[in-house]
Amino acid sequence: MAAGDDTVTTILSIDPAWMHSRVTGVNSAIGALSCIHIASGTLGILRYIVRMAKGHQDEGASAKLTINDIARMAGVSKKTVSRVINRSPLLNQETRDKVEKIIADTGYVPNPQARALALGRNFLIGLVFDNPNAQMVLSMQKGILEALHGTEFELVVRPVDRGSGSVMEDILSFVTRQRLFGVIVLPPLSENDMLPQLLDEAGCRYVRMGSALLDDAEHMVASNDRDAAAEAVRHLIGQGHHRIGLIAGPHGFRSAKERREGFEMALAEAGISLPRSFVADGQYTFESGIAASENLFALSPPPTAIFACNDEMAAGVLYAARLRGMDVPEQLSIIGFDDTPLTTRVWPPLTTVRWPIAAMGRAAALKLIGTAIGEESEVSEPYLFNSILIRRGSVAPPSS
Amino acid sequence: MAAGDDTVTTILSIDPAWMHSRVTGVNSAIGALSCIHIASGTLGILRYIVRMAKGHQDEGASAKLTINDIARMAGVSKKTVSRVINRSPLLNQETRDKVEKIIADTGYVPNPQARALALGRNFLIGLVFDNPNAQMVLSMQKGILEALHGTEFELVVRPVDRGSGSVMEDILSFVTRQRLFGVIVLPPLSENDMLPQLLDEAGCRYVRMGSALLDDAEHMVASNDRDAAAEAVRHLIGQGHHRIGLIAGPHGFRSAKERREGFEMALAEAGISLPRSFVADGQYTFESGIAASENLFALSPPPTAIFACNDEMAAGVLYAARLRGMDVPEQLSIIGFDDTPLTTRVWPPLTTVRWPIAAMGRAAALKLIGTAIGEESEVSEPYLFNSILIRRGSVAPPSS
DNA sequence: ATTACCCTTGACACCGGTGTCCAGATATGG
DNA sequence: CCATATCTGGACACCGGTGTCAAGGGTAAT
Repeated sequence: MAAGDDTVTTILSIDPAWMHSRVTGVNSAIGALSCIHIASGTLGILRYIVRMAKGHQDEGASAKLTINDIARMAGVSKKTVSRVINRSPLLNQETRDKVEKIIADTGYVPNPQARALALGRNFLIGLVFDNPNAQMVLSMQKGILEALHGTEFELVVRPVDRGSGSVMEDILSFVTRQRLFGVIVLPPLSENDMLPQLLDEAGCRYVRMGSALLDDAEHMVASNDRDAAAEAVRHLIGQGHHRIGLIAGPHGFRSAKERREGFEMALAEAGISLPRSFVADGQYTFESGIAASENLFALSPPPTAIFACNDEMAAGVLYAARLRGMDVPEQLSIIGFDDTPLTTRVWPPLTTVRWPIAAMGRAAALKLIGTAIGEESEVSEPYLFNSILIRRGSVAPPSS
Repeated sequence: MAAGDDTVTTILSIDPAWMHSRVTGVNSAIGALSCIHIASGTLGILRYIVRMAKGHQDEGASAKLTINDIARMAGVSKKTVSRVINRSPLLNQETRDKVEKIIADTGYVPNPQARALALGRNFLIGLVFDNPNAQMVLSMQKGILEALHGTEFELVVRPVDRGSGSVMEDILSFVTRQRLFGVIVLPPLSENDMLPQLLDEAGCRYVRMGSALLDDAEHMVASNDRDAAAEAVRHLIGQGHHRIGLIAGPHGFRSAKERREGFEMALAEAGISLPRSFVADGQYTFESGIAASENLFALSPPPTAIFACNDEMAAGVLYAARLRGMDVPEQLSIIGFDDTPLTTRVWPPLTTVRWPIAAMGRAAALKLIGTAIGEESEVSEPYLFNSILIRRGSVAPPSS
């Protein structure tokens, strides 16, 4: 054996009964090890033996160490190893160190499935959404995954079909079947009032994302869409616009409601009346933005500025304006909402409202796992996030 | 009790020992049920009792039925229930029907964690990627989830940091820790040659996505980027262009290599020489597209058409052209690659190459789970997908 | 010195499924 | 009518962890 003899110092005892209780190479090898007093610097030999044992496996791999192996090697019971793993306070420091060393040396990792079964709960976090906005979903995912990185949690994504009548049943079965640790629900699904009760009953932690405070701080991470929209419209007013059109979002979306209310709020503040005809319905899609803006352009006099409730529709406005030969921002100012990458890919780049999607995703994840692990840090994650106006090139004072 | 007496016909026997072996309400209730002969039309009462039992739970919910409960109710052993669940052939049809009815009536669902532990394998599919292209990742996810819908599989997403030196270790630990059923790996990570061996050793099924056939049909789903790029360039040549610039993708991306080779192939076919200066390096980003096109515009004579290796860069070309006051497509034709939503949001809409991302994701997922469940349908999923040229408004004959 | 108590650790059952192996029932042949 | 082959279904161990409870050893108090 290549390893120097400083690695193994003393053979204390051998447990023959156990030696014969297993037949696979890996366990025998580790069994022998369990009787060896481990001196410092044994890391090499441990790794070596473990690797050799693995090599003997017929399956070719995944000959994972179990808690029993670690217990044998440390000369303690599996429960003690379990205590080390779970940072139980009632444990001698000396014992803890010894076991931790073995764990570190062998690279042992507890089997998540076994833990899940014993605990009745998984280390999986579900991301549930019915959102048509890919960009938003992905940013959210990114934020959540950032927060989960380095933890034992994994993210399971679960889109649901809002069309099917059994959305709630789907979610419920997902949550209970997989014994999820918790779920993060994205809008517009998250705006459903039945959700809290349903998830509570299922005994599932949850955090809802949204554009307004629909729930308490423990279960909600929200942006303040109303104020943000108002801020955007105030910017238009500040530039001198007073004929401002709105392209609203689809009915049933809370964000659409909030943004519209912010729009109306800002106009009311400035004492600007809003003719019904200045509000066009949109569906948060590029095409609906085009269609809606056609309606606004047809007015006489037409608006000098348009606030679209999301960027896709704002891009539609821009597209429609170009088709009509209107110069943006000279003849028409446009503001969008969301700050998607699209805003900088079009010409002129769109002034828009940025809400911190990824940061909110991160906060949601931390909120969820914080309720379990980091309870000590009482610095609760914020739950209301502010948006900011990003000024680009699509707003200018009215030409007249 | 509201239910009519047709629901319960005969009380056969009671097992008092068992009755006292459990204390929770749900189990007691079901215990009592186990002694009742179930007549047709008992669905209602079963649901009722189960619901009542659930209500008695202190936890408020998740008082799940276990295989033991079903076994009691059916008057068979748990192993028999297990056989029913797993469609074991060595089982009497009569017994099977009886158990299946109970399962259907109670809505029993086996605990995935317990199965995972016993089987040593999870019903989870991992999606591993290091891709900066959000749109692509999401489309892929969509396709995969479509294929997984209705199955017992769930999707676990796992982005890895290509920057960190331990990418392979990360993947390996992810795969072995979670005992994943299999993984789908997205480019450019999927192009790594070490991957197959690594995953094989880990005993993990895998399917790689890519832009060329890097692996056998069982482990690969690929698009044919080279031919698609050539086709796009042929379109430009067919329009009369012969001074065609290329904005290449980043080194190390197989797709960049394939697309470039397709570009060169088409030019060579047509006998068009390619000056080195007509090839500009890009990074697949909007900004790099702008920068690269500036280099091409500075040539004299400049190219009359540009093939950008993805849509982001093509949009950059368009942006740069506008800044220079060049008309597209009159003074410059542009073709992109990927057919992202961006292509229709800009003006003019970009001619581009569409590859069936979602369909490929679906195929990858089916390939993965097909190796286990649907082996009988020998109609293997296709593994090489063709792309098509989408003609929009950014290509026209050269002006001169 | 003896009892009381606390701290540390271990034995054992359990989570909810699956694999193995064998017993009992049924069908078939002599 | 009995012996043997075949089919069904059950008992039991096991997967790899965790919770419960009690035993063992050490120290402090009487």
